[in-house]
Amino acid sequence: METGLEFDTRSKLLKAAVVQFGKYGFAGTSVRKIADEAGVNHGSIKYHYSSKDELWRSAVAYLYELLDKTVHADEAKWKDMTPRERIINSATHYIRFSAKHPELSRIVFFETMHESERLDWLTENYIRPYTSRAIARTALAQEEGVYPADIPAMNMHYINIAAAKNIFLMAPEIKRAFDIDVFDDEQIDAHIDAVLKLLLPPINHSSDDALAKKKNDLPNVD
Amino acid sequence: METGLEFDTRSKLLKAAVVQFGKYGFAGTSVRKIADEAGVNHGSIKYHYSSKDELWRSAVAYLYELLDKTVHADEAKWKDMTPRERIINSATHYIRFSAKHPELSRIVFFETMHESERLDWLTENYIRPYTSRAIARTALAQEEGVYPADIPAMNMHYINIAAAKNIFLMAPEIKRAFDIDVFDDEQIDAHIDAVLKLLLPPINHSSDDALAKKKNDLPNVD
DNA sequence: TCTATTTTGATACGATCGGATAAATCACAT
DNA sequence: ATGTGATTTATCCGATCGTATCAAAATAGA
Repeated sequence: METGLEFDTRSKLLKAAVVQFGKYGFAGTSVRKIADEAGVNHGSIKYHYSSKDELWRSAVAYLYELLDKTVHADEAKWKDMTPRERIINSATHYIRFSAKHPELSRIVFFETMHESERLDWLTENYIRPYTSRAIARTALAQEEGVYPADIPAMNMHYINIAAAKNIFLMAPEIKRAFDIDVFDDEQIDAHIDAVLKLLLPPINHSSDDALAKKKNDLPNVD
Repeated sequence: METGLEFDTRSKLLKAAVVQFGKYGFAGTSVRKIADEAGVNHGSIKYHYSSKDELWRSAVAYLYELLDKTVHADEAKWKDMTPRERIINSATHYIRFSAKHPELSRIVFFETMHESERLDWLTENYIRPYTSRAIARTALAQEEGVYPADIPAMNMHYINIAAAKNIFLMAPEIKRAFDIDVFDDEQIDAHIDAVLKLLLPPINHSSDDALAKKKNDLPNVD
Protein backbone atom coordinates (compact mmCIF):
# COMPACT_ATOMS: atom_id res chain seq x y z
CA MET A 1 0.00 0.00 0.00
CA GLU A 2 1.49 3.31 -1.09
CA THR A 3 1.05 6.09 1.37
CA GLY A 4 3.90 8.37 0.41
CA LEU A 5 5.39 7.87 3.82
CA GLU A 6 7.98 5.18 3.12
CA PHE A 7 10.94 7.28 2.06
CA ASP A 8 12.90 9.32 4.51
CA THR A 9 13.36 9.14 8.25
CA ARG A 10 10.92 11.92 8.93
CA SER A 11 8.17 10.19 6.94
CA LYS A 12 8.88 6.80 8.45
CA LEU A 13 8.58 8.34 11.89
CA LEU A 14 5.28 9.99 11.04
CA LYS A 15 3.88 6.76 9.67
CA ALA A 16 4.95 4.76 12.70
CA ALA A 17 3.58 7.47 14.98
CA VAL A 18 0.16 7.26 13.33
CA VAL A 19 0.06 3.51 13.90
CA GLN A 20 1.35 3.56 17.47
CA PHE A 21 -0.67 6.55 18.69
CA GLY A 22 -3.70 5.00 17.02
CA LYS A 23 -3.24 1.79 18.94
CA TYR A 24 -2.00 2.92 22.33
CA GLY A 25 -2.82 6.61 22.60
CA PHE A 26 -0.39 9.32 23.62
CA ALA A 27 0.34 8.07 27.11
CA GLY A 28 0.61 4.43 26.06
CA THR A 29 3.08 5.10 23.28
CA SER A 30 6.81 5.62 23.87
CA VAL A 31 8.99 7.49 21.44
CA ARG A 32 11.42 4.58 21.55
CA LYS A 33 8.71 2.23 20.30
CA ILE A 34 7.85 4.59 17.47
CA ALA A 35 11.50 4.82 16.49
CA ASP A 36 11.85 1.02 16.65
CA GLU A 37 8.81 0.53 14.41
CA ALA A 38 10.18 3.11 12.00
CA GLY A 39 13.57 1.41 12.10
CA VAL A 40 15.44 4.54 13.13
CA ASN A 41 17.30 5.74 16.18
CA HIS A 42 15.04 7.28 18.78
CA GLY A 43 17.18 10.37 18.92
CA SER A 44 15.95 11.28 15.45
CA ILE A 45 12.56 12.13 16.87
CA LYS A 46 14.03 15.03 18.79
CA TYR A 47 15.71 16.18 15.59
CA HIS A 48 12.82 15.94 13.11
CA TYR A 49 10.10 16.74 15.59
CA SER A 50 11.06 18.76 18.59
CA SER A 51 9.17 16.55 21.03
CA LYS A 52 6.74 13.67 21.44
CA ASP A 53 3.96 16.24 21.59
CA GLU A 54 4.97 17.77 18.27
CA LEU A 55 5.14 14.35 16.64
CA TRP A 56 1.64 13.60 17.93
CA ARG A 57 0.32 16.89 16.55
CA SER A 58 1.93 16.17 13.19
CA ALA A 59 0.30 12.75 13.08
CA VAL A 60 -3.10 14.27 13.83
CA ALA A 61 -2.63 17.00 11.22
CA TYR A 62 -1.60 14.42 8.63
CA LEU A 63 -4.69 12.30 9.29
CA TYR A 64 -7.07 15.26 9.24
CA GLU A 65 -5.65 16.33 5.89
CA LEU A 66 -6.33 12.85 4.57
CA LEU A 67 -9.87 12.97 5.95
CA ASP A 68 -10.46 16.34 4.41
CA LYS A 69 -9.27 15.20 0.99
CA THR A 70 -11.33 12.02 1.19
CA VAL A 71 -14.64 13.48 2.30
CA HIS A 72 -14.43 16.34 -0.19
CA ALA A 73 -13.23 14.20 -3.08
CA ASP A 74 -16.50 14.58 -4.97
CA GLU A 75 -17.18 18.14 -3.89
CA ALA A 76 -17.20 19.35 -7.50
CA LYS A 77 -20.06 16.99 -8.28
CA TRP A 78 -22.16 18.04 -5.31
CA LYS A 79 -23.86 20.83 -7.23
CA ASP A 80 -25.36 18.25 -9.57
CA MET A 81 -26.65 16.11 -6.71
CA THR A 82 -29.85 16.18 -4.73
CA PRO A 83 -29.47 16.85 -1.00
CA ARG A 84 -30.07 13.17 -0.35
CA GLU A 85 -27.41 12.16 -2.84
CA ARG A 86 -24.94 14.53 -1.21
CA ILE A 87 -25.57 12.98 2.18
CA ILE A 88 -25.15 9.49 0.77
CA ASN A 89 -21.97 10.56 -1.01
CA SER A 90 -20.26 12.14 1.98
CA ALA A 91 -21.47 9.45 4.40
CA THR A 92 -20.05 6.77 2.14
CA HIS A 93 -16.74 8.59 1.87
CA TYR A 94 -16.67 9.06 5.64
CA ILE A 95 -17.31 5.38 6.35
CA ARG A 96 -14.66 4.29 3.88
CA PHE A 97 -12.19 6.66 5.47
CA SER A 98 -13.08 5.33 8.93
CA ALA A 99 -12.32 1.84 7.66
CA LYS A 100 -9.08 2.84 5.98
CA HIS A 101 -7.74 5.07 8.72
CA PRO A 102 -9.36 4.11 12.02
CA GLU A 103 -6.33 5.69 13.66
CA LEU A 104 -7.79 9.17 13.50
CA SER A 105 -10.96 8.31 15.36
CA ARG A 106 -8.95 6.29 17.83
CA ILE A 107 -6.46 9.06 18.54
CA VAL A 108 -9.29 11.54 19.03
CA PHE A 109 -11.05 9.08 21.31
CA PHE A 110 -7.99 8.63 23.50
CA GLU A 111 -7.79 12.39 24.01
CA THR A 112 -11.51 13.02 24.31
CA MET A 113 -11.73 11.04 27.53
CA HIS A 114 -10.07 13.67 29.69
CA GLU A 115 -8.97 17.27 29.78
CA SER A 116 -5.51 18.13 28.54
CA GLU A 117 -3.59 20.69 26.49
CA ARG A 118 -3.67 18.26 23.61
CA LEU A 119 -7.48 18.26 23.77
CA ASP A 120 -7.39 22.07 23.82
CA TRP A 121 -5.32 22.10 20.67
CA LEU A 122 -7.36 19.34 19.05
CA THR A 123 -10.68 21.00 19.78
CA GLU A 124 -9.61 24.46 18.69
CA ASN A 125 -7.93 23.42 15.45
CA TYR A 126 -9.96 20.48 14.25
CA ILE A 127 -12.89 19.22 16.31
CA ARG A 128 -14.78 22.48 16.71
CA PRO A 129 -14.52 23.69 13.10
CA TYR A 130 -15.15 20.21 11.65
CA THR A 131 -18.03 19.37 13.94
CA SER A 132 -19.62 22.78 13.61
CA ARG A 133 -19.74 22.42 9.85
CA ALA A 134 -20.94 18.84 10.09
CA ILE A 135 -23.76 19.74 12.46
CA ALA A 136 -24.73 22.65 10.21
CA ARG A 137 -24.88 20.27 7.27
CA THR A 138 -26.94 17.85 9.35
CA ALA A 139 -29.38 20.62 10.27
CA LEU A 140 -29.63 21.62 6.61
CA ALA A 141 -30.29 18.02 5.60
CA GLN A 142 -33.02 17.91 8.20
CA GLU A 143 -34.62 21.03 6.72
CA GLU A 144 -34.36 19.44 3.30
CA GLY A 145 -36.15 16.36 4.55
CA VAL A 146 -33.20 14.01 4.14
CA TYR A 147 -32.90 13.37 7.86
CA PRO A 148 -35.76 13.27 10.38
CA ALA A 149 -36.46 16.81 11.56
CA ASP A 150 -37.71 16.06 15.06
CA ILE A 151 -34.28 15.27 16.50
CA PRO A 152 -31.73 17.86 17.70
CA ALA A 153 -29.04 18.23 15.04
CA MET A 154 -26.28 17.66 17.56
CA ASN A 155 -27.68 14.31 18.68
CA MET A 156 -28.32 13.39 15.07
CA HIS A 157 -24.73 14.19 14.20
CA TYR A 158 -23.12 12.27 17.04
CA ILE A 159 -25.37 9.28 16.38
CA ASN A 160 -24.42 9.41 12.70
CA ILE A 161 -20.67 9.46 13.16
CA ALA A 162 -20.83 6.89 15.95
CA ALA A 163 -22.86 4.54 13.79
CA ALA A 164 -20.44 5.05 10.93
CA LYS A 165 -17.16 4.40 12.65
CA ASN A 166 -17.79 2.44 15.83
CA ILE A 167 -17.53 -0.96 14.17
CA PHE A 168 -14.05 -0.10 12.91
CA LEU A 169 -12.94 1.25 16.25
CA MET A 170 -13.90 -2.02 17.87
CA ALA A 171 -12.40 -4.17 15.14
CA PRO A 172 -10.00 -6.08 17.41
CA GLU A 173 -12.87 -6.94 19.76
CA ILE A 174 -15.09 -8.15 16.89
CA LYS A 175 -12.27 -10.16 15.36
CA ARG A 176 -11.57 -11.77 18.68
CA ALA A 177 -15.14 -12.41 19.78
CA PHE A 178 -16.69 -13.44 16.46
CA ASP A 179 -13.75 -13.95 14.08
CA ILE A 180 -15.11 -11.32 11.72
CA ASP A 181 -12.77 -8.88 9.98
CA VAL A 182 -14.76 -5.69 9.56
CA PHE A 183 -12.07 -4.32 7.25
CA ASP A 184 -12.92 -6.85 4.55
CA ASP A 185 -14.39 -5.13 1.52
CA GLU A 186 -17.71 -7.01 1.76
CA GLN A 187 -17.99 -6.07 5.41
CA ILE A 188 -17.31 -2.41 4.64
CA ASP A 189 -19.93 -2.39 1.90
CA ALA A 190 -22.41 -4.17 4.17
CA HIS A 191 -21.80 -1.58 6.86
CA ILE A 192 -22.30 1.34 4.48
CA ASP A 193 -25.53 -0.29 3.39
CA ALA A 194 -26.65 -0.81 6.99
CA VAL A 195 -25.89 2.75 8.10
CA LEU A 196 -27.65 4.31 5.12
CA LYS A 197 -30.69 2.08 5.54
CA LEU A 198 -30.94 2.80 9.23
CA LEU A 199 -30.25 6.50 9.38
CA LEU A 200 -31.71 7.71 6.11
CA PRO A 201 -35.49 7.33 6.21
CA PRO A 202 -36.84 5.86 2.97
CA ILE A 203 -37.76 8.33 0.25
CA ASN A 204 -41.49 8.88 0.44
CA HIS A 205 -42.30 9.68 -3.20
CA SER A 206 -40.70 6.67 -4.87
CA SER A 207 -39.87 3.02 -4.36
CA ASP A 208 -36.69 1.56 -2.95
CA ASP A 209 -35.40 1.16 -6.49
CA ALA A 210 -34.45 4.80 -6.60
CA LEU A 211 -32.12 4.34 -3.62
CA ALA A 212 -30.78 1.10 -5.01
CA LYS A 213 -30.02 2.79 -8.31
CA LYS A 214 -28.14 5.62 -6.63
CA LYS A 215 -26.07 3.14 -4.70
CA ASN A 216 -24.37 2.05 -7.91
CA ASP A 217 -22.83 5.49 -8.16
CA LEU A 218 -21.38 5.38 -4.69
CA PRO A 219 -17.79 6.58 -4.49
CA ASN A 220 -14.93 4.23 -3.86
CA VAL A 221 -12.02 5.28 -1.67
CA ASP A 222 -8.85 3.41 -2.37
CA MET B 1 -23.93 10.26 45.47
CA GLU B 2 -23.94 7.00 47.38
CA THR B 3 -22.09 4.21 45.66
CA GLY B 4 -21.23 2.03 48.61
CA LEU B 5 -17.56 2.54 47.88
CA GLU B 6 -16.70 5.27 50.36
CA PHE B 7 -15.84 3.21 53.41
CA ASP B 8 -12.64 1.29 53.64
CA THR B 9 -9.32 1.56 51.87
CA ARG B 10 -10.10 -1.27 49.48
CA SER B 11 -13.34 0.38 48.35
CA LYS B 12 -11.77 3.80 48.06
CA LEU B 13 -9.09 2.31 45.85
CA LEU B 14 -11.64 0.58 43.63
CA LYS B 15 -13.65 3.76 43.25
CA ALA B 16 -10.58 5.83 42.38
CA ALA B 17 -9.44 3.11 39.98
CA VAL B 18 -12.76 3.24 38.11
CA VAL B 19 -12.41 6.99 37.66
CA GLN B 20 -8.74 7.00 36.68
CA PHE B 21 -8.83 3.99 34.37
CA GLY B 22 -11.96 5.47 32.82
CA LYS B 23 -10.19 8.72 32.07
CA TYR B 24 -6.68 7.64 31.16
CA GLY B 25 -6.86 3.94 30.36
CA PHE B 26 -4.58 1.29 31.81
CA ALA B 27 -1.32 2.60 30.39
CA GLY B 28 -2.10 6.22 31.19
CA THR B 29 -2.94 5.57 34.81
CA SER B 30 -0.33 5.14 37.53
CA VAL B 31 -1.03 3.30 40.75
CA ARG B 32 0.39 6.25 42.63
CA LYS B 33 -2.24 8.53 41.09
CA ILE B 34 -5.01 6.11 42.03
CA ALA B 35 -3.72 5.95 45.59
CA ASP B 36 -3.49 9.75 45.74
CA GLU B 37 -7.07 10.16 44.53
CA ALA B 38 -8.22 7.57 47.05
CA GLY B 39 -6.24 9.33 49.77
CA VAL B 40 -4.27 6.25 50.75
CA ASN B 41 -0.66 5.16 50.56
CA HIS B 42 0.22 3.62 47.22
CA GLY B 43 1.66 0.58 48.93
CA SER B 44 -1.85 -0.43 49.91
CA ILE B 45 -2.63 -1.34 46.33
CA LYS B 46 -0.18 -4.20 46.48
CA TYR B 47 -1.85 -5.37 49.69
CA HIS B 48 -5.53 -5.19 48.73
CA TYR B 49 -5.03 -6.02 45.07
CA SER B 50 -2.00 -8.01 44.15
CA SER B 51 -1.10 -5.81 41.19
CA LYS B 52 -2.19 -2.95 38.94
CA ASP B 53 -3.61 -5.57 36.59
CA GLU B 54 -5.73 -7.11 39.33
CA LEU B 55 -7.04 -3.71 40.36
CA TRP B 56 -7.99 -3.00 36.75
CA ARG B 57 -9.81 -6.34 36.48
CA SER B 58 -11.66 -5.62 39.73
CA ALA B 59 -12.76 -2.24 38.42
CA VAL B 60 -14.05 -3.82 35.21
CA ALA B 61 -15.89 -6.56 37.10
CA TYR B 62 -17.48 -3.98 39.41
CA LEU B 63 -18.73 -1.91 36.47
CA TYR B 64 -20.08 -4.92 34.58
CA GLU B 65 -22.01 -6.00 37.67
CA LEU B 66 -23.54 -2.54 37.84
CA LEU B 67 -24.42 -2.71 34.14
CA ASP B 68 -25.98 -6.10 34.57
CA LYS B 69 -28.12 -4.98 37.47
CA THR B 70 -29.19 -1.83 35.64
CA VAL B 71 -30.14 -3.35 32.29
CA HIS B 72 -32.02 -6.22 33.91
CA ALA B 73 -33.72 -4.07 36.52
CA ASP B 74 -37.15 -4.52 34.92
CA GLU B 75 -36.59 -8.09 33.77
CA ALA B 76 -39.55 -9.32 35.82
CA LYS B 77 -41.87 -7.02 33.90
CA TRP B 78 -40.57 -8.08 30.49
CA LYS B 79 -43.08 -10.91 30.22
CA ASP B 80 -45.90 -8.38 30.29
CA MET B 81 -44.34 -6.24 27.58
CA THR B 82 -44.55 -6.35 23.83
CA PRO B 83 -41.25 -6.99 21.99
CA ARG B 84 -41.11 -3.31 21.10
CA GLU B 85 -41.66 -2.28 24.71
CA ARG B 86 -38.88 -4.60 25.83
CA ILE B 87 -36.46 -3.02 23.37
CA ILE B 88 -37.44 0.46 24.48
CA ASN B 89 -37.10 -0.57 28.10
CA SER B 90 -33.63 -2.09 27.83
CA ALA B 91 -32.37 0.59 25.43
CA THR B 92 -33.47 3.28 27.86
CA HIS B 93 -31.78 1.50 30.75
CA TYR B 94 -28.63 1.09 28.68
CA ILE B 95 -28.48 4.75 27.70
CA ARG B 96 -29.03 5.85 31.29
CA PHE B 97 -26.26 3.55 32.44
CA SER B 98 -23.95 4.90 29.73
CA ALA B 99 -24.62 8.38 31.03
CA LYS B 100 -24.15 7.44 34.66
CA HIS B 101 -21.09 5.24 34.22
CA PRO B 102 -19.31 6.22 31.01
CA GLU B 103 -16.20 4.71 32.58
CA LEU B 104 -17.10 1.19 31.50
CA SER B 105 -17.40 2.02 27.83
CA ARG B 106 -14.26 4.10 28.06
CA ILE B 107 -12.22 1.37 29.72
CA VAL B 108 -13.39 -1.15 27.14
CA PHE B 109 -12.56 1.30 24.35
CA PHE B 110 -9.04 1.82 25.63
CA GLU B 111 -8.43 -1.92 25.54
CA THR B 112 -10.30 -2.59 22.31
CA MET B 113 -7.81 -0.58 20.28
CA HIS B 114 -5.05 -3.17 20.41
CA GLU B 115 -4.27 -6.76 21.31
CA SER B 116 -3.29 -7.56 24.86
CA GLU B 117 -3.81 -10.10 27.62
CA ARG B 118 -6.28 -7.71 29.17
CA LEU B 119 -8.32 -7.77 25.97
CA ASP B 120 -8.16 -11.59 26.04
CA TRP B 121 -9.57 -11.60 29.54
CA LEU B 122 -12.11 -8.90 28.77
CA THR B 123 -13.37 -10.62 25.64
CA GLU B 124 -13.60 -14.05 27.18
CA ASN B 125 -15.30 -13.02 30.39
CA TYR B 126 -17.51 -10.13 29.38
CA ILE B 127 -17.52 -8.93 25.80
CA ARG B 128 -18.20 -12.21 24.05
CA PRO B 129 -21.02 -13.43 26.33
CA TYR B 130 -22.63 -10.00 26.62
CA THR B 131 -22.39 -9.17 22.93
CA SER B 132 -23.52 -12.62 21.84
CA ARG B 133 -26.68 -12.30 23.88
CA ALA B 134 -27.23 -8.73 22.73
CA ILE B 135 -26.88 -9.67 19.06
CA ALA B 136 -29.22 -12.61 19.56
CA ARG B 137 -31.78 -10.26 21.11
CA THR B 138 -31.27 -7.87 18.21
CA ALA B 139 -31.87 -10.67 15.70
CA LEU B 140 -34.99 -11.69 17.60
CA ALA B 141 -36.25 -8.12 17.60
CA GLN B 142 -35.69 -8.04 13.86
CA GLU B 143 -37.76 -11.19 13.41
CA GLU B 144 -40.46 -9.63 15.56
CA GLY B 145 -40.50 -6.58 13.35
CA VAL B 146 -39.21 -4.17 15.97
CA TYR B 147 -35.97 -3.49 14.10
CA PRO B 148 -35.54 -3.42 10.32
CA ALA B 149 -34.92 -6.96 9.10
CA ASP B 150 -32.75 -6.20 6.08
CA ILE B 151 -29.63 -5.34 8.07
CA PRO B 152 -27.16 -7.86 9.51
CA ALA B 153 -27.80 -8.22 13.23
CA MET B 154 -24.16 -7.58 14.05
CA ASN B 155 -24.11 -4.24 12.24
CA MET B 156 -27.46 -3.38 13.76
CA HIS B 157 -26.12 -4.13 17.22
CA TYR B 158 -22.89 -2.14 16.91
CA ILE B 159 -24.76 0.79 15.42
CA ASN B 160 -27.23 0.66 18.30
CA ILE B 161 -24.72 0.67 21.10
CA ALA B 162 -22.56 3.26 19.35
CA ALA B 163 -25.55 5.56 18.89
CA ALA B 164 -26.51 5.06 22.52
CA LYS B 165 -23.23 5.78 24.24
CA ASN B 166 -21.01 7.76 21.88
CA ILE B 167 -22.28 11.14 23.00
CA PHE B 168 -21.33 10.34 26.59
CA LEU B 169 -17.93 9.03 25.61
CA MET B 170 -17.20 12.31 23.87
CA ALA B 171 -18.64 14.45 26.64
CA PRO B 172 -15.44 16.45 27.30
CA GLU B 173 -15.17 17.27 23.61
CA ILE B 174 -18.81 18.40 23.39
CA LYS B 175 -18.48 20.44 26.56
CA ARG B 176 -15.39 22.12 25.23
CA ALA B 177 -16.54 22.69 21.67
CA PHE B 178 -20.17 23.65 22.27
CA ASP B 179 -20.45 24.21 26.03
CA ILE B 180 -23.12 21.53 26.30
CA ASP B 181 -23.16 19.12 29.24
CA VAL B 182 -24.59 15.89 27.88
CA PHE B 183 -24.93 14.56 31.43
CA ASP B 184 -27.67 17.04 32.23
CA ASP B 185 -30.98 15.28 32.76
CA GLU B 186 -32.67 17.10 29.88
CA GLN B 187 -29.83 16.16 27.57
CA ILE B 188 -30.01 12.51 28.60
CA ASP B 189 -33.76 12.44 28.01
CA ALA B 190 -33.34 14.19 24.66
CA HIS B 191 -30.74 11.64 23.67
CA ILE B 192 -32.93 8.69 24.63
CA ASP B 193 -35.68 10.26 22.58
CA ALA B 194 -33.37 10.77 19.60
CA VAL B 195 -31.97 7.25 19.64
CA LEU B 196 -35.39 5.63 19.90
CA LYS B 197 -36.81 7.82 17.14
CA LEU B 198 -33.90 7.14 14.83
CA LEU B 199 -33.32 3.46 15.35
CA LEU B 200 -36.82 2.18 16.01
CA PRO B 201 -38.90 2.49 12.85
CA PRO B 202 -42.35 3.93 13.57
CA ILE B 203 -45.07 1.43 14.39
CA ASN B 204 -47.01 0.85 11.20
CA HIS B 205 -50.46 0.07 12.60
CA SER B 206 -50.88 3.07 14.85
CA SER B 207 -49.98 6.73 15.22
CA ASP B 208 -47.06 8.24 17.08
CA ASP B 209 -49.26 8.73 20.11
CA ALA B 210 -48.84 5.09 21.02
CA LEU B 211 -45.08 5.54 21.24
CA ALA B 212 -45.44 8.82 23.09
CA LYS B 213 -47.70 7.16 25.61
CA LYS B 214 -45.28 4.35 26.25
CA LYS B 215 -42.51 6.85 26.87
CA ASN B 216 -44.21 7.95 30.08
CA ASP B 217 -43.56 4.51 31.49
CA LEU B 218 -39.88 4.61 30.70
CA PRO B 219 -37.63 3.48 33.54
CA ASN B 220 -35.50 5.86 35.52
CA VAL B 221 -32.05 4.86 36.69
CA ASP B 222 -30.80 6.78 39.66
C1' DT C 1 -4.65 -6.09 78.94
C1' DC C 2 -2.03 -9.17 76.25
C1' DT C 3 -1.34 -11.28 71.87
C1' DA C 4 -2.04 -12.49 67.12
C1' DT C 5 -3.51 -10.80 62.90
C1' DT C 6 -4.62 -7.39 59.66
C1' DT C 7 -3.70 -3.13 57.63
C1' DT C 8 -0.96 0.87 56.66
C1' DG C 9 3.20 3.68 55.82
C1' DA C 10 7.97 4.63 54.45
C1' DT C 11 11.42 3.47 51.58
C1' DA C 12 14.14 1.10 48.00
C1' DC C 13 14.76 -1.49 43.61
C1' DG C 14 15.35 -2.01 38.69
C1' DA C 15 13.12 -0.67 34.38
C1' DT C 16 11.58 2.60 31.31
C1' DC C 17 10.15 7.07 30.21
C1' DG C 18 11.06 11.86 27.45
C1' DG C 19 14.54 14.65 26.52
C1' DA C 20 19.37 16.46 25.99
C1' DT C 21 24.11 16.27 24.30
C1' DA C 22 27.96 15.57 21.48
C1' DA C 23 30.38 12.69 18.43
C1' DA C 24 29.99 10.29 14.03
C1' DT C 25 28.41 10.10 9.42
C1' DC C 26 26.39 11.73 5.31
C1' DA C 27 25.26 14.73 1.14
C1' DC C 28 26.93 17.95 -1.74
C1' DA C 29 28.74 22.47 -3.53
C1' DT C 30 33.07 24.40 -4.50
C1' DA D 1 39.52 16.34 -2.75
C1' DT D 2 37.90 19.26 0.77
C1' DG D 3 35.00 21.83 3.70
C1' DT D 4 30.36 22.65 5.40
C1' DG D 5 25.94 22.06 6.87
C1' DA D 6 22.42 18.40 7.45
C1' DT D 7 21.38 14.19 9.56
C1' DT D 8 22.10 10.06 12.36
C1' DT D 9 23.88 7.57 16.18
C1' DA D 10 25.42 6.50 20.79
C1' DT D 11 25.03 7.79 25.50
C1' DC D 12 23.52 10.03 29.46
C1' DC D 13 20.27 12.38 32.75
C1' DG D 14 16.53 13.08 36.01
C1' DA D 15 11.82 11.65 36.66
C1' DT D 16 8.43 8.30 37.12
C1' DC D 17 6.81 3.77 36.57
C1' DG D 18 5.22 -0.99 39.02
C1' DT D 19 6.51 -3.62 42.55
C1' DA D 20 8.83 -5.50 46.71
C1' DT D 21 10.16 -5.22 51.53
C1' DC D 22 9.46 -4.60 56.20
C1' DA D 23 8.61 -2.07 60.30
C1' DA D 24 4.92 0.65 62.53
C1' DA D 25 0.28 1.06 63.56
C1' DA D 26 -4.28 -0.38 64.07
C1' DT D 27 -7.51 -3.90 65.09
C1' DA D 28 -9.77 -7.98 67.01
C1' DG D 29 -10.24 -11.85 70.10
C1' DA D 30 -9.08 -14.11 74.50
